[in-house]
Order: sequence, then C-alpha cells, then structure tokens
Amino acid sequence: MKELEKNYNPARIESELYDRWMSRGYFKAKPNPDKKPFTIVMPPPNITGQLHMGHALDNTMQDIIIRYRRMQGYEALWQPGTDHAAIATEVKVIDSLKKQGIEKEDLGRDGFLEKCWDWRKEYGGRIINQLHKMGSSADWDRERFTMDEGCSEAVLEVFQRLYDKGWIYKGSRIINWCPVCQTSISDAEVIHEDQEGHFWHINYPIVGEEGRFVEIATTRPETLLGDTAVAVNPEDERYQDLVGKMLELPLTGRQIPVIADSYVDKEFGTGCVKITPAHDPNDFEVGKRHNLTEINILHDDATINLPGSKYDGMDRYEARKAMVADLDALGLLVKVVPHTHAVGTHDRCGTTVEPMIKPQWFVKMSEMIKPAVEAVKNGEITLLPQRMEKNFFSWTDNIRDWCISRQLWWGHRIPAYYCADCGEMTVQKTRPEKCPKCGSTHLNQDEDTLDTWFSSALWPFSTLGWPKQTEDLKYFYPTDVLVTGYDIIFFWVIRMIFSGYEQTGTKPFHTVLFHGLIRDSLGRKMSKSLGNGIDPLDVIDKYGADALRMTLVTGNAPGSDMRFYWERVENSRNFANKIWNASRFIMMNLEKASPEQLRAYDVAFGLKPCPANSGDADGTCISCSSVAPLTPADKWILSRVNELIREVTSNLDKYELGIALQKVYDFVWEEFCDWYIEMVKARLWNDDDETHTAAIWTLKTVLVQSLKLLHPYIPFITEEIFCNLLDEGETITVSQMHPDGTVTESESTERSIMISSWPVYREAWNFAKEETEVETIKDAVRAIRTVRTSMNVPPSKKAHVYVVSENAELLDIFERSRAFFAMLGYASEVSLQADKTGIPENAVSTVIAQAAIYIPLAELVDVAKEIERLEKEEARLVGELARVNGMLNNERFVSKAPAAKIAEEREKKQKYEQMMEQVKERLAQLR
RNA sequence: GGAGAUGUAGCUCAGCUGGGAGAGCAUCUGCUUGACGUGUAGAGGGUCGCAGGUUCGAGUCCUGUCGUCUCCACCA
Repeated sequence: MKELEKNYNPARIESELYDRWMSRGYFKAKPNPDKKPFTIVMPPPNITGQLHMGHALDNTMQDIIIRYRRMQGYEALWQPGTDHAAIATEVKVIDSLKKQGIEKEDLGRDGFLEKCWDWRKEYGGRIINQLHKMGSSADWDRERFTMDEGCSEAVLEVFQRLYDKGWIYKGSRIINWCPVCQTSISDAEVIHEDQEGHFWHINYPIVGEEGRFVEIATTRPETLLGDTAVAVNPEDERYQDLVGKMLELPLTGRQIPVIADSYVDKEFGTGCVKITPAHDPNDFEVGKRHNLTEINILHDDATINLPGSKYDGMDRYEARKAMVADLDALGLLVKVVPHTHAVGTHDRCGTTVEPMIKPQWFVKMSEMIKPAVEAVKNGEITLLPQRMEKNFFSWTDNIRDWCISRQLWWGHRIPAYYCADCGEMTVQKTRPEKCPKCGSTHLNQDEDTLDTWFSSALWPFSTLGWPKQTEDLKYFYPTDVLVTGYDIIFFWVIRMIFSGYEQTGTKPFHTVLFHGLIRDSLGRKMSKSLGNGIDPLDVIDKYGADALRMTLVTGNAPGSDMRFYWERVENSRNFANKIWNASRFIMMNLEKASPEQLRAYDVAFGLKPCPANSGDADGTCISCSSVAPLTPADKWILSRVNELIREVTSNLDKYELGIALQKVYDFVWEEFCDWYIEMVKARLWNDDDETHTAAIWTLKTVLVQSLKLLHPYIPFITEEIFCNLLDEGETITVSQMHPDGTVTESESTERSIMISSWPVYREAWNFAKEETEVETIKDAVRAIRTVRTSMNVPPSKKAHVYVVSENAELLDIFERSRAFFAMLGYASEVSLQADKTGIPENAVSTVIAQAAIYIPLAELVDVAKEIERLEKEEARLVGELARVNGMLNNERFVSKAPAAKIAEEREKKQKYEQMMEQVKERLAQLR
C-alpha cells in the first residue's frame, strides 16, 4: 500500500494513466457474441479545428456514457474520427498559400489537393491528441477520416444508388452563391440576419403613356438590370388596367411586361414587384410560371456582368450606388426609405450571399425524409430533450431539395463523367473506360465536389465498413446514442437519420442526446473575435482533466446552454481533493485489518463467492468462519450507498448525467465523509474495539463503490486511487457483471477499475431499521452542535451529555451508537436515562423527537438566551403543527389523498407534538 | 411573421412523473478535533416574474400577461 500525497496532483498522473489504458487496450472493442454491444460514434471534429469547450463537453458526455456501459459489461465501442471540412479547410489552405504569394490556381487541382493532404497530416492529429488529454476512451485504432478510402467508397456508393433511383439530379436552379468562397452553398449554410438597409422606390415609365409610371420598391436596386417583368396581384383593383402593358426598364433600354401573379402581396410596399428571375428565389418561381427570360447580371465574384453597359465590371455595391445616382438624375428615384430586412449571409465567412442560377447537383428530399419523420414520430428514435422534436419537424415539414455540389476542390469529387465528343453524361462509382454512347475515351469528370455533410451523413455506418457487410457493421450497428449540439440538428442529425434508413434500412441510432453551448461568464458565445474563449487545455493544465469534465456536466440540464466559471472548476477540483483525502485516510487505516479478515467480510456480504462452495483449492472456507457483526452505522452507510447505486444507475440509463453526478457528490461529501468517516474514528483508534475490522471493511467497500460510480465522470483520480487501494497481487473484491446481470469473479489480478464492474444493487444491503436509527443520532448531534455554536462553546470543551426519554427503545438506539454519538456530540460522558435524576438545574437543553438532551455547561448558561432559543423552536413547531393539522383536519384530504401520505403526516404530527411537549416543559422550568 | 426556451437565495443554476423550497460561490460566526483550511461546525438570505384556473394539495399541470434569450421564415 502506497501512501498518497497530501493533495491530489493531477498533472503528475494523468498522462501516465492514459498511456497505461492505451497500452493495455482497455478502449478496444471487437465483436463478441457473449456480450451485448453498445456503440457511440463520435461527431468527427474538423481537421482544421482545435479543441474548444464545445468539443470538451461533447466528448466528456460521450466518455461518461461509454465508460458506464463498458463497466456494465457491454462490448462498448466509441468510434472516433475526423471530418475533412471542405470549405473550412480549403479556405485555410488558400490563406496559408496566399501568405507565400501562391494562388490556388497556380498549383492546379492535384497540386492544391496535395497541399490539403499536407494540411491534414500536420493538423488533423492535433485535436485527437487533445482529446486524449480529456481522457476520452475511444477506440483510437479505429480512427477514421471522412475522405479515407472506406468512407469515400461509401460516398460513391450512395451517390450512385441515389442517382440510379432518380433521387439525385443535376439541374439549373437558383442556389445560394458565396462570392468570396466562390461556391454554392446549401440552405442550411445561409444565416439570415437583420440588416439596416433601404427601400428604394423607383418609377418605371409605362410605354406609350407619357408621364405615367409604375412605382416599385426594392432593397437591391442593382438587380434592376436583370428585371424581366413587373408583377402585380391579379386581385389588385389599382393595377387591373396595367396587366399586359409594357414598361420601359430604366438604364437598360429594354422593355418588360407587367404580369399578374398571386405571389404579390397587395398590402406590402406599392403592390408592384420587379421580377428578377436570375437573382431571387421567388422571382425565379414567378419567372418559371410566366416563361420569363432569366438574365444573369453577376459574375461569380459579384461584379456586374453586362457587357456594353457602363456598370459592367463594377462591384455589386458600387454599381448600386452608381445606379441610384443615375436614376435620381433621370428623375425616376421617388424616395429612399430606411428599412431593416433579413439578409442571407454565408455561415463560414459572413459574406452576403447572392441567389444565382447555376447548374448544380441536388438530392430530392420529399421521399427520403419520410422514414426519418416517421421514426421520430413513433419513438423509434428519441430526441433528448424532447422539445428538440419541434425543431426537427419544423425542418422536415418545410424541406427543400438539398444542393450537394460545391465548387471546391477539397472533397469527394462528383462521379459524373462527360464525353468530350458527344456530350453524354455517365454517372458511376468508378471512372468509365469509354463513353457508353459513342465509345470515345475522352471523358472529363465533373469539376464539382460534394457538400461535406454528404459524407458525414453516412458516418454511423461508413465508419463500420459499409457498404461491405462487415462483422463490425453486423455487430455494432445500429449504434446506440448520438451526442451532439443542437446547433447541427439540421446539418447533420437529420441527414444521418434519413441516410441510415435509406442506405441500411434501419435507424443509425436510437437516441440523440443534445447539449447546449458553453458560454462565457457573461453569457456570451465564446468566439475568436471577442477573445473571450477559454481553452480547455488551460483548464486541464491548471486543475486537471477530471475537474474540467466534472465542471462541464454538473448542474447542466440537457439541451440548455451553460456559462463557464472558474469558480466552478475550483469546486470540482475541491471535490477531487476531498475524495483523494478520504481515500488517504482510509488507506492509512487499512493495514490495521488483515486481507484475510477483509475477505471474510466480502464473502459474508456477497461480494465474493465462498471458496469452499466454488471449489477453491485454498482449503479454508472463510464464508463459514464468522465475522464480527456490522454496527448500525456500517449498515446505515451500506444501505445508503446501495440506494445510491440504484438511483445513479437509473439516472444514467436515462442519460441524466448531471443529476447522477450530483447525487454521488452529495453522498460522498456529506454522508460518507462528513458523517460516516467521523462516526468511525472512535472505533479505528480503539484497538480493543471488536468492530474494528467491520469499520475498515465498510470504509473500503463504500469507497470502492463510490469510486466506481464516479469513474465515468472523473476517470483519472478514481483509477489512481483504485490502483493504490488494491495492492498488486492482492485478491480484492472486483467482480465483473455480465450483460444478463449475473456477477462472477474476475480472473485477472492485474486489473483496474476499467474492467471492474459497475456496482450492482443488492437487496441484502437494505437496512431500513439502521437507517432510521442513525438518522435519530444525527438529529441529536445536530441539535447539540446548534446549541453549542449558539453559545460559542468551542469543540475542545467537552461536556456531560444526558439523553432523557421515557422511551426505552429510543435509549437503546443511543446505547448502540454510544461511541460515535459521544464523539460527535463533544461529550465527555453520555448518560441515557428515563428521568432527570442527577442533571444539574442550570444545564443547557435541546429537544429531538421523544427525547430531551441536557448539557451542563454551568458557567456558560445564559438563561435569557436559552429561553429565546426555545421560544424560537416553539414557534417553529407551532407552524409545523398548524400545517399538519390543517391537512389532517381537512376531510377532503383524508378522503382523497393516498393512504401512505396520510400515514406519513400522522406520524409527523405525533413527532411534533412530542417535541412540543418537551419544549414547553423546559420553558416552564426556566421561566 | 411563426416556433421554442427561460424567469427559483446577492451571483450562477439544480429541482424526474404535483405531497413540507435545494447546491456551489458570496456574506456572517466558531474551530491549531491525529484525511483534507482545496477543510470543518453553524447562521442569515427566497410571497419559486405577475394574475387567474384545475386539485384535498401547484415551483411542478392549464390559461392569460410582462421581461429576457434562441431557432426557423423568400414579403420585394
């Protein structure tokens, strides 16, 4: 047995322990028919990324769940990997090239991709190493990458399947275009933010009617150049006569018609809408209905594309300015009104996106989404917290086709091939030898790549080997729970669900556990621009990974954001130190009992089978040798820890991670450290005490159970203590639970908490009577402490304590717990008696149910103060009795409330009446 | 414009299916008790946003209302 240092020092042990776990392969999982699988796929962090608080939270939650299941005896797989993050990476690589004066185009496609792979090699592993520091118990040998061979194979397979089914199509549609990133982006990548802008009211002259105009209002005057109509509502009386007439489009010399379309809102603006089919999604629809020409007026970098015009080549905003000035000069600008409106921006770079018509690839969503919607509706997939379902449906109900092509180089290239000779397009996983139509071998692959989320959508099964029917896939799929932030429900979660059903015929996971954002102490998002981010690695350096992990899951309800406070990390660190010192104390006392004696208790209390019965060659049947009985205090704490196991297990099964931890925290600190350890000290210091070994065994047992309950949360410190506690070579009580709930002895002596079991709830450890007894003593101790504190008596001043009660059974309780009652009650001597014989007149007194306690502290007694205190107590009891009587005298309560509740209240009433009697009697004496 | 969340002790938040208001931090007062001052024993502090309703009983369920936040949405 090693002696522990006085304070816990995480830095010293964390990396050492992690290396040990890795080298012993504790995190590895493989198909095992004797066990049930439990699988989590890690949301793949971007290769451009560094560990931030969001990752820390996400991975802590997953690690807690996977460690819990592993300890329960499941074959627990946590499948890790990283994401190629198409745009993010491409932008970063371009930036770094620019610093060297190199443009992407200079390198060519292959040269550029080489740089991307270099980037991946250099930075892709960084975040993985950072996750190791968190203690993440993923099976790192299985680390995958969205662009590795297998995942790419899955992507191509899915693309072809959907294409063959007619669910992937190529079409010229209006899409969101980012002029800075020079690529299309999906609807989900557009953020609508309110911006202060203007409403420009412009007159369009009516052809052939000198001096008559149609007034339109627009927030983007530059799009005027692409107008091909003006629309009014067909019901709008004001403009009936205009429909069909032609207008002169200012600045262009073109003429455009007035059309009627119900899309126009009569009430809004002037009721006349300019229609620019090439640069507005609504106008695009209107244009299709009325067969309007689509005039593209923008280059890809959002400069004006109108050869021959003075605006050609101008930036979109420059052109806006120039055009407004020109319209004003022509007298066609009616007015400019300030107007705030929603502007679409690119979530990566913040650039205002331009709707443009481009040939792009789309996934048809209307059919594919159906099984996903059904699964969430019928509970096959559970979203936690449940309110996330609303979010989910709001998206699925309004789903539009998914634009999946990106004009980027970094990503999975679209497997479409065009014949240079006849123009035929062929879509297939592998490059065709020749054109199926004309036989030409001049084939060019589509330049575009796929949306990053196309590959992440396959992550739960592509990482397990799909499309091959691997053993891993058969065993570990469908996975169990997905843990992620609510911010990517649309990007990722939904797409995984529909892809799972479509490609594998089943759900990718049965539960999604959402968490919120970690904000700074002022409630702001942590961001680089604000500089308010807190680096998890800093926290680990200062306080240890356990403290960080604990902080992240304490007092945090699922799906809601939480603020980060250093004080909370300190509190977590303090808890670690607390359990460290409790262990230190226990280990200091452990050697006072022999391993054989402790083993005998293990057998007697069901932690170990009887060697005789199990045919152990040891020779001695220790189960038959008697052990000294446990005291009420021992049984009390065992009973408490047992109940704790039941509750925590149930909480964890429901993914209530914060609640479960809070319960263990309270138990360890208050019940175990503040009460039980204090209760036991007298016995430990008294070598003649025959319950000595019982105390040591109980201490060790409760500690071990607590460590196991805590291990998923704070793996490092619990492992360190566990290893020190259970000496190498010593056969100690570590059992392993099989999935069917049976407990067997573990074979290995070189074991760690990693492979030891999650503790099992034991009927035999329920000691209701002892629980009540100990609660009684605790009440008495608390009452004594309160009295003494109110009179400023230091603990060093011991006093004779008299417990007076006519209830002999009650006195027996005190008799049974006399030793620790005396110690905790600062008693020099304890007298238990039925009347007040021998108690000095001027003793201080206090009252518990059915008993009065007297403490002669003659020189300290202040009668006035004593009366004051007793009157306060009396007032409290009057209140309590009023409440109880109010209920019990209410006929409707008595007739309708559950019987158990009524009995409970009756019991309380009795207790309060007895206490009241005692208080009154004492007051009468003093007055 | 829709939808959701939230309002509980000075601060940050827990409070599961309705049955006597909790934690951490902060504040005040004791403690050189042989694990821990990163500790320990006590204390003060809340009409659970407001108003109704259901119920024997509401922080918890329903309705309305006020405040704060978030998400979604093509009103030019």
